[in-house]
Amino acid sequence: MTEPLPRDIARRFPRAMVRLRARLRAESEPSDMRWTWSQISTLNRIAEEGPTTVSALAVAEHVRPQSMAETVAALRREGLVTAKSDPTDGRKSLMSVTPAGRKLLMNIRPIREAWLEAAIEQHLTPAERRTLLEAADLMERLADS
Amino acid sequence: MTEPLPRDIARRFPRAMVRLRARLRAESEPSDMRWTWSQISTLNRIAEEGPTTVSALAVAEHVRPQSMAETVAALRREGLVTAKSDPTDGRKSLMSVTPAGRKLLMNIRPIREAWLEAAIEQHLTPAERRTLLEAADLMERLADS
DNA sequence: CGGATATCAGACCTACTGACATTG
DNA sequence: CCAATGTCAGTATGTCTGATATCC
Repeated sequence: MTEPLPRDIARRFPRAMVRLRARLRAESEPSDMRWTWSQISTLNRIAEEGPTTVSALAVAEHVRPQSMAETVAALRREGLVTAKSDPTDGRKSLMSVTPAGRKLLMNIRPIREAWLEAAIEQHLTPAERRTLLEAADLMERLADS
Repeated sequence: MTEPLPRDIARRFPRAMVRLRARLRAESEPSDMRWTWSQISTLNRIAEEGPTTVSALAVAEHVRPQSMAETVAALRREGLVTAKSDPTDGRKSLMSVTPAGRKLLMNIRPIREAWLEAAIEQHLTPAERRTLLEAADLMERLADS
């Protein structure tokens, strides 16, 4: 195989994301909408990085603080995340995952993820599955580069 | 390498998409917003599949006809797509790409794509680039499965 | 006072659902 | 009359920008 040009990848990859994302949305049902991917990604981030602030989360997830505040507010309303004041800095409010939040991260499998899992099971070879998993790593690396 | 479980991929891949998508959005500027990815993906689809209807596009892109109608309306407002009545079926309105639309598809490279291209260039090895390009194919295959 | 953090208010984008007119 | 196509209206979500209060 010849070496693919970064330009070609940059053109085709977003299109693939648009289409897979649309299909995932189409396969979801209103009940799945209880947790959005932004929420799950953020919950994962809080779980990984320990008590942290909305501002730090906003930087990590590449959104504005106001946007992240809304995502975190939803997680708090659902009891997945708790906040406590930073004793050393009165401006900061430190977010932590609650036991309910950890349990959710362990058990979550909404319908659209189940659909994706089934699609992978049915349509991809083991080699192709490895490719997809490696690509997930590369995507996160690019996102944080 | 052991065989990755579809379930693990189904968990991690959406998270990678959320994060890369957010970074791409963060790297875009208002001027890029002239064309959304949904519009470009749809324009590509019309170019590939020749004159076609809004309903058929909606099925292909996995969105509701009303949503696709709005996307196509934007493309028509910008002169990238033209509509003509189907002479054999008065209900149908057939969409085609205009010369301006084809020119755009040839030349488009908004800032966020340029950012992605540069990030791939700087941070990924040739083997990793191949992985990403293969993943794009797999993602489209899953989307249409 | 300047910088960082958080929050409130308003806007927009893109998807959705529901209702309806037109055509086959 | 029913199915398919397209359009209009209203809603929800997640993002944005701008303005403001609080704390270091």
